[in-house]
Amino acid sequence: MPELPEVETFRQYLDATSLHKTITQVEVRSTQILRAVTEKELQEKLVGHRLQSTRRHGKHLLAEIDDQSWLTIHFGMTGSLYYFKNMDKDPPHDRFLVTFSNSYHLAFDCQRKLGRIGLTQSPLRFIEERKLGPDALRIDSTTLDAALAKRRGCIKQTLMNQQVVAGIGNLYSDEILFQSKVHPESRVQTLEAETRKRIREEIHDVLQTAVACRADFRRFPKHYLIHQRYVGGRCPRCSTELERIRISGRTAYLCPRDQETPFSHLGLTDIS
DNA sequence: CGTGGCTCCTGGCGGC
DNA sequence: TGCCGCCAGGAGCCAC
Repeated sequence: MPELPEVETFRQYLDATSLHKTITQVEVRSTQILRAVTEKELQEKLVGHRLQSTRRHGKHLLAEIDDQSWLTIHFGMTGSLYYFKNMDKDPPHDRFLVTFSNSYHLAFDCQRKLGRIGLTQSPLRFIEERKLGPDALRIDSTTLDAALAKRRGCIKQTLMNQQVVAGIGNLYSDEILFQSKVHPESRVQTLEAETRKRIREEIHDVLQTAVACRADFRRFPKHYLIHQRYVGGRCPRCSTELERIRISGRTAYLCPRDQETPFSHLGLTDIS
């Protein structure tokens, strides 16, 4: 699940619960979720120290440790954070558990173990090492245009490429393209300047709206695709039955009437 | 270098 | 009811 809005919500949650408290214990319950770090290294860095601030870049959450280094959290498809006092509230797939001096715990729950916990010296260094593009909420149209100019392939995949722009996954790419009225298989090279501008604006609007809703789909505007994103769902604008297609292994939902490709009337979807 | 396919994981669900 | 294959909102790696 976690794309930019979810991760931003986790960041705010971590801010509200876990800053400025001395860490007394660190437990790795599944070593598969460690990225280039050992349990011992995490314990040495964290125990006796405090988290003092947070940052987010794309789908990555970074927490500053009061010794000049940073804890990095990536949520994979099923990662989540829980702050609680009694261990009977420990979530079912707790992979990484931090205990504070007030005897509360912060758990990284991750059913599918695709999330990752690591350490880095600075956010900038982390972003450079991972070759992440600009954060999707902060990217400007000039930068996005320049990034798109270098790309071939279809727009949905490009928006989901974290090196082009960081933070957009499968769900929000569908929503952004639906709101932009652009077919997900549209070739990036064929998009006109005005269309690219519209996409840039929808990236910002959709993600900003989702953050404001704390990524709770039930609170999203009625005209959002998310509410109808299932087999048999209908377009919130024109009631046409939504189409479900696969784009390089990922499921995409779209309105075949609102999101036509420029050449779809000829039966062509690939003109590159 | 860019792109598409495979793979890592676990668990829920529909079909037989 | 039980079993099996498929699918899920991510992304690293590898072959072309």
